[in-house]
Amino acid sequence: MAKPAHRSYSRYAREAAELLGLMIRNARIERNSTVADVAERAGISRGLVHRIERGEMGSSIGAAYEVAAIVGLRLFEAEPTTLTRHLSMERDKLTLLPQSVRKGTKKVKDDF
Amino acid sequence: MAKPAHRSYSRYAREAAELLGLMIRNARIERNSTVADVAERAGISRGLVHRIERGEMGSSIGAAYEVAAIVGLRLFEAEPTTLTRHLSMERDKLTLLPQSVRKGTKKVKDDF
DNA sequence: ATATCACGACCTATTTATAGATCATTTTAG
DNA sequence: CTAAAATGATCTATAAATAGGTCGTGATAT
Repeated sequence: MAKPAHRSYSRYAREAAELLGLMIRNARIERNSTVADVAERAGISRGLVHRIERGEMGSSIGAAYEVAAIVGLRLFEAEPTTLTRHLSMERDKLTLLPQSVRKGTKKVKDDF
Repeated sequence: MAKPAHRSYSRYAREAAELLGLMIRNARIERNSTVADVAERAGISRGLVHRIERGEMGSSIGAAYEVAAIVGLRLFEAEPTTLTRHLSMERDKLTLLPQSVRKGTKKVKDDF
């Protein structure tokens, strides 16, 4: 049987996953593709595509984003900025930040 | 041993996952939180947070989005539109679309 | 209206991810 | 420079996701 494990998620996380699933489904239908089509092209099972579209939290990032790509959904590209550009921006940003965070007595810059 | 399985992903999917990871890491560091902190608050292991930040395709959507929420990263909210609003928009959109897609002889509206 | 087909729900075996520990490495704070 | 601490990597047992079938239901096209 195995324990249900019963993980808990915040509302925001759940809604974000649901939204992703809905966007995928909408994009797929607009493209006139069947679930089976997308599954085959993504190299995953029909059931998994279905669960992704339902926004189930257990599905893997890889599968979900692959499906998104296949149905032409462009995450992170609501703006003229492309995904690749976003990537380098974030990479650059990271080099400017400390590479590890000190937990101890840190004066948070909350003084304003 | 089990077969390596060796799944393949499109470049877009890989970059999207990597971007999400980078954004999470940047947000976490800006918030001055440690990986262990975030892991505990998300109810997941330190290693999983690390893999999510590295953009590994195997991590679950639920874990990734939960971590994103915890570090204050707001997906789908680059604009004044909130996540919840997006959700209802997509839900509405879905009701206007056919509920199943016919594979057969379909004239795609590619005529332009 | 009806035949066809996509969808959605199950189920089980198998593959895979995850937790949790340990250890090495790197980085920060002092 | 040094000490303390966070990160990152690796390992094993366990839990969970996935594949891949089946089947019922519902929608669609004719």
